[in-house]
Amino acid sequence: MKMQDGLSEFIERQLRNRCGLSGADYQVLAHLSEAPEGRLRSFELGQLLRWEKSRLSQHLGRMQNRGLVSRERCLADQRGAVVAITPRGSDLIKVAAPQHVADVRDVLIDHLTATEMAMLVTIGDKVAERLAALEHKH
Amino acid sequence: MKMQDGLSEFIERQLRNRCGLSGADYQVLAHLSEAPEGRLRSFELGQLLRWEKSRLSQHLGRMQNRGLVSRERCLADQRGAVVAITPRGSDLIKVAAPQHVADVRDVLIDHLTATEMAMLVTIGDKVAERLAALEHKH
DNA sequence: CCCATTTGGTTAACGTGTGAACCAGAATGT
DNA sequence: ACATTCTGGTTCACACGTTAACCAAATGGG
Repeated sequence: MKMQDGLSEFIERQLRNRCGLSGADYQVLAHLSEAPEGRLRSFELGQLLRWEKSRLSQHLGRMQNRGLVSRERCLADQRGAVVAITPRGSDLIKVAAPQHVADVRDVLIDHLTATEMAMLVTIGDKVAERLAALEHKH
Repeated sequence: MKMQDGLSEFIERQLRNRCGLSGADYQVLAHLSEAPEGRLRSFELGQLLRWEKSRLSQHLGRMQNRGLVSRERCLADQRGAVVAITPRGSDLIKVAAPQHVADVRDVLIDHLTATEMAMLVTIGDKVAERLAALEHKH
């Protein structure tokens, strides 16, 4: 627990100081920039991020105000919204991503042996599996 | 990252549903219940939790309103405050703690081999060390 | 002793996450 | 076709964390 608290605190601070992005912002931009044409239906993005829909809605509103994303009504489904990354958002994530990756290497990956890395993945998978089983049981 | 998100989400939900406690509440009560006479100076509690002082102040205010802790002025240092666990808080943590421990076992510890467990601790220590080094560099 | 600094703590403003209520548009069943 | 239900999204009220400003009591060097 302490390890993870420390890790995300560090990572988020770097992101914030260097690019003015929160971890949440980063994830949104990352998913959008990987999507075809940099656009996604709101609910698709929500599923990728595993976020509450109200959270997504509010966060996108703020990101829109900052000019990082834009929203249009969906043609095929009149109630739906399409979220698109803006040029500004696109530029930002292109700068942020490599630094972010470097940070993760620097603080975590580079200090672990191959065995430790592999073990960590195994553990993560096991836990994910267990959590999925519990969630499925409702 | 996903593992840890999933873990704390699960743990917090259990705590909340069964006892009406947040993870933060739990930690406060846990530290207080382990302190002599169930009382601590505010800043001591803050150091144990590694919390911002404003966060602590506000959280204690809410917990006080819910009758989980009480606050008195400190005799030795006139500006200081002493936080004490109330009988109600004490009862709650006594119920919550064993369930909490059981949850952690159920979702994490029981599914790992001894080797995996040991490795996880090693990794945690390495990361903590690295983070401390970075923080020290300011 | 006195002024400057430090320490312990609270408060205010803001950004953010959660759950519930709500609304419009789509899908479904009879 | 029409009423019901489901889905995609927004909005509201509230809990929470952070930063900065602030205050009072303690400390410490001259």
